[in-house]
Amino acid sequence: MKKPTITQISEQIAAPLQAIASPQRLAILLAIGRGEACVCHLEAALGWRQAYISQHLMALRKADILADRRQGRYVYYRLKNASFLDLVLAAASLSGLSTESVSAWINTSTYPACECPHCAPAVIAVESLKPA
Amino acid sequence: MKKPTITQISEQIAAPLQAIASPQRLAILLAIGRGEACVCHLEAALGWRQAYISQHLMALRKADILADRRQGRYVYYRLKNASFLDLVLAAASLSGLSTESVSAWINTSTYPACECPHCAPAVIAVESLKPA
DNA sequence: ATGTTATATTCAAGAACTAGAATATGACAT
DNA sequence: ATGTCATATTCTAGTTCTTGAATATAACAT
Repeated sequence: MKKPTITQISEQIAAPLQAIASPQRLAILLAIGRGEACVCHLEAALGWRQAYISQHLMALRKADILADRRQGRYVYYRLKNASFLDLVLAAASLSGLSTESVSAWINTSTYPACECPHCAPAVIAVESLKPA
Repeated sequence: MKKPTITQISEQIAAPLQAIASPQRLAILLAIGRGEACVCHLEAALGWRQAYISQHLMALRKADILADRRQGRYVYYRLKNASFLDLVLAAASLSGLSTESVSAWINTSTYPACECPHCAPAVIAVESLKPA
């Protein structure tokens, strides 16, 4: 392939950065973390309206940063490439934030740790163990 | 200090990313690289007008990404923190670019390798060695 | 089929960003 | 002091981004 121009190079680098460089979408990436999250989890975690979250998820999907997986009524989002989270952490460090203060907000679980009634299988399981 | 909210965290992470996430400013960062560059060097390297470059430099300075040093009429810009370049390289890799294709555009010299007559001390020195 | 829940899309007003033009400043030479 | 060169700042029209509101779709239960 031909050697790309600096314009082509910088436009290509800018594409994912522009998708990520918004407080809202960074918060979403952190809330998804290295696991998965449904929209209702993000609603609970971030306190925003569903439509608003959906719009930002769409932007991240278009930028090829998120992948989605439908399971029944729920759609689970995850990072297509875990390195995106490393990029966020590097940016955090460059903006003077300690790793701990950021890590505290990263969803690390493989399965959704969602407060909403349908996304918390663990909680439901415990509930269902109660004597009738 | 108190544990910051996810909103505070993500706003702080977004600040440098927003400054970087523009093709123009990425091109400038690559053209500065790990060395220094005067505005006239950037004019030559990027082929843009001076005022336009200056505006983007101002944005990068406000975001605390660039430092400037005046020497005579010239102002030399450099990255305040070399890790910003690593961040750019990480983003490049995530956008599917090979390290080489990006590295080809990075100015690595410690001193400006500027095509314009005043910023090329090496070239001037050789010229001045010519017999009169 | 109808209703309900989870999520997606469209629309529009306002805010913010872009990029060109004109002008200003700062340093040096005469 | 004047001129010139390097760089910075201001202004502005055009464009893009944001975000709330309304509406649409998809899956499941009845």
